[in-house]
Amino acid sequence: MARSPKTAGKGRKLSNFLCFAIYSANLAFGRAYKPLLDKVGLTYTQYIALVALSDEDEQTVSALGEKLFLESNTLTPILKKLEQMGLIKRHRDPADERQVRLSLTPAGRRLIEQDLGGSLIEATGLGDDFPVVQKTVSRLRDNLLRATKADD
Amino acid sequence: MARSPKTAGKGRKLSNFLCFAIYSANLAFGRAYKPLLDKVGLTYTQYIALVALSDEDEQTVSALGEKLFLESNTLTPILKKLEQMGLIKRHRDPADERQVRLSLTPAGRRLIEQDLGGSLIEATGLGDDFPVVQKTVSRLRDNLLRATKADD
DNA sequence: TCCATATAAATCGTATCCGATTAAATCGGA
DNA sequence: TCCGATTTAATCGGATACGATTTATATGGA
Repeated sequence: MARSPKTAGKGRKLSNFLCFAIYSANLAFGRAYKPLLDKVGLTYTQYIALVALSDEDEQTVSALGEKLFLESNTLTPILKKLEQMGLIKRHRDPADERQVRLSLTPAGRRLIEQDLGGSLIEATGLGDDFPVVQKTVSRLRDNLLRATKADD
Repeated sequence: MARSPKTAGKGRKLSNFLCFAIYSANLAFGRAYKPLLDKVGLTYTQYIALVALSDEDEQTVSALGEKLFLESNTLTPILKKLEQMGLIKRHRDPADERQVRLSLTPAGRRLIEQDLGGSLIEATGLGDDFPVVQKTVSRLRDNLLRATKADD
């Protein structure tokens, strides 16, 4: 899969793999963000987590994980780092001590309101297609996750 | 950036970020491939590297890196693992001992000719749009890399 | 020829991802 | 009430990414 149906069977070229297009586009986004995020001392994943946290206060790790498609094994170290940087607060929910509640600090909110990636819209070169591509790729993701979850 | 131009300034929701759509679609592809690749003992990155190597024999690490948008720091450990698994051969070029030449072994070629991801085409749910999306995302990647390289 | 420069790959440290396991807290039926 | 099953985070180990450095080789001008 991840290759065009049209070329199935032969021409097993990387350029025909959708999975590789996504994989390499993800690397490209990481590199495009790097110089912008370096200025504020954030990594790409930390930045994405921070954006998700700006959605709503007092989210649990699980709830954040559902938004990001990640679990506590990945998130816990990142969240501890963000807390250590003074950008978020973590505390056990008194009503259920198993859960950890997450909230941005004022510093974290200020940082995220800077619209750090704004200058990259033009760099995508997508123009008016931007929202279409965004929706198509999101749909692709949801389809893949549904199919993966279906047969496991 | 990575957010739709239309929503810039407010509604800083993750769902409006193109970078997040790509990031999460990449995770989704990795998970969709996982059960298929587990059967043959490959990781996702190893699989992608193997496909790129099937293009052509006697590629150098740098040449492979250009195709994959990676460098020797990432590739060397992966290539050593693939060699250890008996799927590729690595040897210094006698004409220039700085370079390492890479080729698939018969076992490596047999493995890659199985069309391991074929069953995932349907899972993308893209239908006839598959090749269009593949091209659009590749173009997005190239635009981002060009823009990133431009101002560094 | 000699050596400073350049190039290719490898190495190292940090930060993700992720499967598997663990630890702590909660829940629910006997 | 009590204890086994469940749930939530955290921990651990293996495999990427990647900036920075190192090592080995090659090149070119004095």
